[in-house]
Amino acid sequence: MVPTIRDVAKKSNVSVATVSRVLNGLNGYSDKTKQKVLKTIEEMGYQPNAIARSLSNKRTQTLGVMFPDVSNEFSSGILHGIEELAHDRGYSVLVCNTAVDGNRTLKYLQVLREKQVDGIIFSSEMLKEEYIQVLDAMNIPVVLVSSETKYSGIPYVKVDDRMAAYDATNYLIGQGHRNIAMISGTKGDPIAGTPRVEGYKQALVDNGITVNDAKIVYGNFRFESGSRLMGQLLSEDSSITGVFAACDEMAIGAMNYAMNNGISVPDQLSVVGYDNLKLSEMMVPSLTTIHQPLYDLGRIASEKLIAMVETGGIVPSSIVPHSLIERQTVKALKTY
Amino acid sequence: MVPTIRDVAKKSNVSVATVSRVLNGLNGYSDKTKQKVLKTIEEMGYQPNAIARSLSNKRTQTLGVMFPDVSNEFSSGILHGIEELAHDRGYSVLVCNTAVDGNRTLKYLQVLREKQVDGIIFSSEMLKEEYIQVLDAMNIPVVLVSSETKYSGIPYVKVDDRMAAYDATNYLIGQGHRNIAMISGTKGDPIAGTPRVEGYKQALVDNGITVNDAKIVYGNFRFESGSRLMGQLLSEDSSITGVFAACDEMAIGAMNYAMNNGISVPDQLSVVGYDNLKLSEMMVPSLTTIHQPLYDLGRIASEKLIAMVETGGIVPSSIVPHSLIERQTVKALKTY
DNA sequence: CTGAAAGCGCTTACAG
DNA sequence: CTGAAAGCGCTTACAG
Repeated sequence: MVPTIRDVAKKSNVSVATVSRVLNGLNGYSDKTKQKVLKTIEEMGYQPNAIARSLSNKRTQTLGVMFPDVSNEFSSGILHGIEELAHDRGYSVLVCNTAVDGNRTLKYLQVLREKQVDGIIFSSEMLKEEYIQVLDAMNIPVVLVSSETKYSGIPYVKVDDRMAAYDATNYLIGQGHRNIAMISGTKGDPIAGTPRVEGYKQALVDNGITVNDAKIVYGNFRFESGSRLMGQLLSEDSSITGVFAACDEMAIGAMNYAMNNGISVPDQLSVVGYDNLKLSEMMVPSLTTIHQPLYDLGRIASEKLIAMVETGGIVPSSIVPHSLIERQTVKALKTY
Repeated sequence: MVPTIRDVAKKSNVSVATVSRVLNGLNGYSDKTKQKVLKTIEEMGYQPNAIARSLSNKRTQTLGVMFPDVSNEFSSGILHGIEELAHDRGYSVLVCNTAVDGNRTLKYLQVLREKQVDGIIFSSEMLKEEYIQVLDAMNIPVVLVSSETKYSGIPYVKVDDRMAAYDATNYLIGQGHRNIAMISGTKGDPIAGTPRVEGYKQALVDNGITVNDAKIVYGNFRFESGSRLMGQLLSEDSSITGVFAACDEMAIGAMNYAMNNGISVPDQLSVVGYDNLKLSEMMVPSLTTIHQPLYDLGRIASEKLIAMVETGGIVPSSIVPHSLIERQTVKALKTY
């Protein structure tokens, strides 16, 4: 029914080898043959079968991408970048949503292995020992985005979380704030947790402000936790003038708490977020936040992975620049 | 290096046919053979090669999904549902981001064809004549999500846009509003445009309110357009008390305009959105809106597609229920 | 219950 | 410049 390479070979009066050659732009045929073959391909509406090609090639031109949750803006922004670059380079991407439960990742890894993907990108996920083992057995390149690892041979691309948190806190200090709380994400989270708390602390220290651990509270990166923790913080110390949240969702949760409790943002409370999701500029007042270039992170990760696939070599990690987006949630305090 | 079915056959002292049978849970071997084979599979760490299987099977257990823009919450919510159900059923999903330019869709269709996907889901996209032709040639099942078509043989799953817009407008009327404007999306858009405008008009008519076309303005579904159009509407008639926007982003744009111009929402202006994106509940005040069950839309689309792939038959379209989420942006007007 | 063999649709030495 | 043939790793009649 659907024509194969044999059919076009027959109709062109050449061998399948020759058809294959013109299809792949190799050399070893006259221009005349080429024209003939191209013409019958056109006529028959022939499309090569990538599965067959992959079987003999041992290359599928397919990348696997693992996300804890594809449906959030953070993940989908990265996915967009990954997909775009991959497509430009002739690769397709298989998406995997792992967060539902822990061993789903292992199941996905198996699927990706069976489907013979050329490489894998892990987004926002740490590499557990058990993943590393499977990955080793698969023997294909892996890159991490918005995550990191000490495991040499696995490059990562991310922002400098510590520095970004430092900058956010330092900005608040520069605007005259002294009593600054922090709403952290999950306690101990090695990427978006600990480093951001450290950056916050360091900024205080460098400005001669005493760190008070009671002013650091831990949520789960969700809106609800930001709101709840803001309440907790304020009930313990109503003189807090600024808060740095480890992600926009929590920052907006904090704003919600304040605004719903008659506390004006930024007049009575300044807030700085982290991520620069679209919603941060849709809020009223719009949220001052740390920008993470999601799309670029995705593109870079994709580029690194493809480079590894095609060269067989290793590629260095990248720290991508962040920036602070000044909007309307921070008030400059006069210091007398 | 990596073991193949031949290797396990040899080591188990059986034929590859037998190994294949136990692998696929067919019958035709003793329990003893089965145990032996399973054991050596375990020992060798054998994993079947899905590419090879696909080549002889003519089934890839892979679905292609086309989105105009994967990075927005709308698309990624649907993707989440699609992916989740597909995975449960043993299918993988290849994502395609088409919106960059028009003929990207055609290019993707070709990739999906070469990669021999078992079926395709189009999200939020109309089927152009040229797509239909290619799709016909591919001869695989297709389903539409958040879109529709008259083309029999292609089921769709969506909300009743006309009805949902009707409900939104009717709600505003029920709260005592009479002077209600509408911020529509792209003029003439056959899904999210025209039907929603019609629903809006019908609700007015059914309540004895004269439709005034000057009160219907057309944007592009983006935040900025919502804000700009709200300004335009209000400059022409400052007595508008309510506005229905065809998507949350525009609704929030409208809120932004109002709040930034000293117009209180909902005290001076009520607004109803459409979609129920996460940000609608993060706004202050939180947005009253029409809920579209994105995740479910995705799951249902996925389910339909897999059913078609596996039965070879056709499946009916579905209209999924929407609902109105009452939050804080609509004020009940006293009518004297 | 089991195996030999053809076939899926390509690519790629190898030989000429 | 060109072709015959082996091979990629499976599945599936067919025969026993």
